[in-house]
Amino acid sequence: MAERGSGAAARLGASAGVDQTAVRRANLARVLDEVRRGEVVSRADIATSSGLTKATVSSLAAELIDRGLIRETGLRRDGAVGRPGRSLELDGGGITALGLEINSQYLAARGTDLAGRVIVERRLGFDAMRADPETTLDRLAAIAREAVTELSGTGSSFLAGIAVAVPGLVDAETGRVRYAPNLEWRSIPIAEALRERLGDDVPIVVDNEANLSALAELHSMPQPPADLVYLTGEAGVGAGLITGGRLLRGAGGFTGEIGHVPVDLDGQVCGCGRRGCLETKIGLPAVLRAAAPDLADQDVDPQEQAHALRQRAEDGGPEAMAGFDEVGRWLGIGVSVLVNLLNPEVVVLGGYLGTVAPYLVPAAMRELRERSVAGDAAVCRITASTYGFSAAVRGASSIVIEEIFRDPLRIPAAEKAAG
Amino acid sequence: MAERGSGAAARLGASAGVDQTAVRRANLARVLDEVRRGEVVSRADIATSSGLTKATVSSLAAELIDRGLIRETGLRRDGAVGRPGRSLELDGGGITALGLEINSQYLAARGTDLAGRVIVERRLGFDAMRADPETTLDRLAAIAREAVTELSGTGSSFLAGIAVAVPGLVDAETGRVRYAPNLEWRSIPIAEALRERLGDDVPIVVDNEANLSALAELHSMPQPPADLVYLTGEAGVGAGLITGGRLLRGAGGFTGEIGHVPVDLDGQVCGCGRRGCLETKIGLPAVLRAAAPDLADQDVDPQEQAHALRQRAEDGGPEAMAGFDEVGRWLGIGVSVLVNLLNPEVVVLGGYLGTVAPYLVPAAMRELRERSVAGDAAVCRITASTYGFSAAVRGASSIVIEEIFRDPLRIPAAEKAAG
DNA sequence: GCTATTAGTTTTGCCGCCGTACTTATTGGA
DNA sequence: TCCAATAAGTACGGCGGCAAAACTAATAGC
Repeated sequence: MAERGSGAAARLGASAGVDQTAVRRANLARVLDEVRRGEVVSRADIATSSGLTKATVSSLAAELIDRGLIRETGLRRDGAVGRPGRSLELDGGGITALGLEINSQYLAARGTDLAGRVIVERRLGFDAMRADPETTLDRLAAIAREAVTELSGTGSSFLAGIAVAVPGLVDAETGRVRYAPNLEWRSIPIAEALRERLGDDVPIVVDNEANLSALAELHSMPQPPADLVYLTGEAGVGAGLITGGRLLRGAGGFTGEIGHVPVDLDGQVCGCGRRGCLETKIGLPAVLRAAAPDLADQDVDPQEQAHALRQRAEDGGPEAMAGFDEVGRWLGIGVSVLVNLLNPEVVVLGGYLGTVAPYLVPAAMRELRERSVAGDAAVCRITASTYGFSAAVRGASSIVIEEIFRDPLRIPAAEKAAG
Repeated sequence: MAERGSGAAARLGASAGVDQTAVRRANLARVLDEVRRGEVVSRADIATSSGLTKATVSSLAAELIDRGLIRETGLRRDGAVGRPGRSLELDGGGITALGLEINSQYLAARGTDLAGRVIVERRLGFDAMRADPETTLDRLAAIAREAVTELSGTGSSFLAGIAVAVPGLVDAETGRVRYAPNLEWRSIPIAEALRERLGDDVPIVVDNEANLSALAELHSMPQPPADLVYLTGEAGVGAGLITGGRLLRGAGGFTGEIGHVPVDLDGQVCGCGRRGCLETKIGLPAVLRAAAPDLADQDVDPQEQAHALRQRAEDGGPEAMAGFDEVGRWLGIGVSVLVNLLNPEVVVLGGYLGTVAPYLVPAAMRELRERSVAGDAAVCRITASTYGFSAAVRGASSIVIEEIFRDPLRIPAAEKAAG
């Protein structure tokens, strides 16, 4: 038995009775999803695996083809008797999505088509802390415009949306950044600002960098788990939480703030003014102090610091190894909090934590195994990010694509040729 | 834009294409929900508030009446011009649900009808730790049988399901208790055992006590929030987490285990063997030691201890007040972890924490406000449980009822009179 | 008793899935 | 070469279910 009632829908108050277009929508999504995840699929395959009839699948496939989402490739000749199936695959070359990222060190853009093929990729070093928000947004809009041009370059294409990743607390409903410590931004209406600069014919959404990275990592897996935690570490430490297959957003969108969970009340003073926050134990500055003191205090790109740190680990100096072991233990303590509360299937380490993951995970796993209340049943694996520092932009572009997979009707049908 | 794709459904693999009965189901649920939450509602009211047409609502209402879920009461005479509406209200006198609870100190049962009217209520002191699981389940089954008889006593009624609350880690999929520390149970297949004893014509589900309490508290609110945390304190400390309107279950169902989050690594040794778990700070034994040392170490019902403790607080002795202040601070630290990670709208204190809530909340709120990373925007209210120690059984019976509200088609339609 | 107003039902139409029958394309054996 | 056998995909009728509009029903106010 499940929980809640018609819940969220009902609380939205008025409007929105369900009609059969909802059925169509769900089944279109179902077929599209089936095409995406199978390498070679025929209508008949989809019919058996989805429980829909062949006739219905035919009609759904025809509509998806009409909207440019899938296409027929050749016949499937596998030597079996009977009429060979006509295999379907993702089309979507004309359907594009743009992801943007604002980071304290750089601005980035990534444009893909429906199948995830990268069409544009830009990354521009930019010190957002020295520039004011207006200037930063001007630069970002300029990059976005270039990217949009390139996306539409190869013929008539449909830009489905733009998503922006920001390192801070974001109100995803309104697309406003409430507070971004590394940028020193407070209450900046990003979505609105970009709509002013780019026009409002394309939907623009804004979300937290950790949330989007979590989605990117989720979709990088062959069998995406329903419960995943993405833990990112740079200057600060944050988490993107996916539970029950969806992002956990909470009442105001302020979730995953694990950096300031107190783990050692007598520990060092944190930037937030309190003592012993997890960040003071596993944040990049802390690790540099512990494992490579000579690299600390340099005002360089965290990504470069992470690589230097990894180099140090590979060299295997005793100081570095002891430092990593210590940090790994604290990481395990932090992860154990997440595991005991959320019971994820996997914890993905991003940012610098991902870069040096091999040197942290053993100690972390030891600590985690010891601290898991539910015992081995709840102990999950801890893996390094597959996308590293590009996870956030990837998440941004993929969230746009995923929305199409959730509701294929967003893509307009091809116009009927007259006469 | 939303996250994930067709996600969960797709991962379930085969079967389940969506057809129009899904639409019917959703709209029946919508209408039923509307009737439940409005005091007086006519079909026309529902049509305007739901966006469905009057004709559709009429048809839906007729079906709900046919299934005995709602009924027409008189006309609505409010002096307005026009034909008066025929008001609808919940019927469901013939539809019943049974909640059971296994606690280390007692066994309980609670049977209600669809509208939540209590028909049976039993509570039997029982020391489950001294009895073995078989005996306990025999006793529980006996109570359940009595309750079922009483439920069906008043004419032909339909028992929609049985739910069991257990203080421990539960695999809700299979209805098996994996580990219940206070009962010293390991891997007991509760659902199966009850099906053997009661027959398997009624669906039986098993869930964690904190989860069910969280649902009970959620439904006790006039405007149920989408994100709520229920924090229970007796011997141990646990949480039931509701996010996005649904229970957060995690990969294996082991969520909300906040009792052993380390908050003071140099603190006292906990029952789990580690130091400074939250439980050692705000568990009932700890509080008794801090605020009323003379009450500690007594092997009595926690509920009585809680009341004695509250009495102590009302008397206002300085020792007690200082103790409560200290515990309140640690409670605030624990809650801050939940708030920074999950950003709930409200935290409900259950168990003894609810009993003495007024004496803990001020200090806890102070600590929380100071530790909320997102500032005041994320600070939530902390309230005392409305149901106290009966929340779990209530949750158990209500989860059965809620499932009907989610899918009214579970209730069979009235048989057509022949000829 | 007539009109305006609001509630609820009936009718018709359309959408979308299902079941069945049919067409198409292939293998393999006579 | 031709004819099963087999499987893929399509065409068509049927039915469930919602929408829109027309219609009937019940009330207040004049």
